[in-house]
Amino acid sequence: MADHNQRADTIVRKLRENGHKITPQRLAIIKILAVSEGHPSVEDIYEQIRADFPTMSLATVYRNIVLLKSLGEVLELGFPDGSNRYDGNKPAPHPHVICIRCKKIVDPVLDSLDEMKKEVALETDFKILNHRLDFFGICSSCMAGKG
Amino acid sequence: MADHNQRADTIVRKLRENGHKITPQRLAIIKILAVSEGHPSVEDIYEQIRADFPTMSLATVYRNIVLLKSLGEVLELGFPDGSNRYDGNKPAPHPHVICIRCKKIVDPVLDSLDEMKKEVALETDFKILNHRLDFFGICSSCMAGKG
DNA sequence: GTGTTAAATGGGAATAATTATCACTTGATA
DNA sequence: TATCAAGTGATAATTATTCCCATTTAACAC
Repeated sequence: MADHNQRADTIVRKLRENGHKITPQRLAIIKILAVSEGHPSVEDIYEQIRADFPTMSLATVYRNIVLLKSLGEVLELGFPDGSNRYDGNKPAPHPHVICIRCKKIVDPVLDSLDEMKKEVALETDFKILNHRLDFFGICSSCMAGKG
Repeated sequence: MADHNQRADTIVRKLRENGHKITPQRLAIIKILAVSEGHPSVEDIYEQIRADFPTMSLATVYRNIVLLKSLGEVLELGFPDGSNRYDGNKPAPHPHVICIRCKKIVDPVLDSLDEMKKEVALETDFKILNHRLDFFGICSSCMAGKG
């Protein structure tokens, strides 16, 4: 909880530094993203805020996500089916393990990834700026048959 | 070239085995995908075929790609910006290195990936079925300033 | 506090990519 | 060559996202 407030504060500070206003709508979006254990979708964020902020617009959610992405404070997770979900809690690229049944997302620890990045840069002569690594499978509880 | 014909034949055989007809339109799509050095988009395929097959419909391209994906004969490369491109030449998941300037795609050789997959399975207790690994950066020729 | 102003918002229209629909055509088989 | 399920073409429908613009408001100065 304290962590989440801290995370939200970091984002707010970054926005102020870059000359952006802190509106109630914006703050509501940030708070949800800063918690973001569940990797919410735009629709999730929209519905959640609309509950006690009925005039909230979808466009505002989109606009703010674009802004936060551009500041590097939110990571967009694009799925093969075209849907997007967001992580405002850990905005640097990191690997995901995704259950294709229950859609649960786990963040594995993979130390060898940095090594791999260097290997790729060397082999292809690219300057690597970013990456995306996702594993798709079935989690243990779904495999146990409760799905 | 022989390789590409072989690849197209493999796809055709797979289609027949599963009770699908081989239409001229379908064959044209397969031939383009089987070459697919350039990882074509749906639009690319459509335009290319329409040149000497003016009644070709976009819907047909989409339909056939869905079919070939479901048979595991085409790999869909979904990009962060939402665009899709296709590889019918090497349909098993494999890493890509993508230049964000010129959109060139290179396939690096990464032996350590299998190892990583096992590591993830062990750590998360998932049954890993699929994965996606893309590196984004700038290729050497773009870096040399000709972009 | 009040005024000023650029930035942000709301709501709907516009856009883009993909999928669905359906009448018509055709490849495969007998 | 006849049959018919599968495939196609043209277009409508759908979905996700972005654009537009009149109105509102946060931030700052006084």
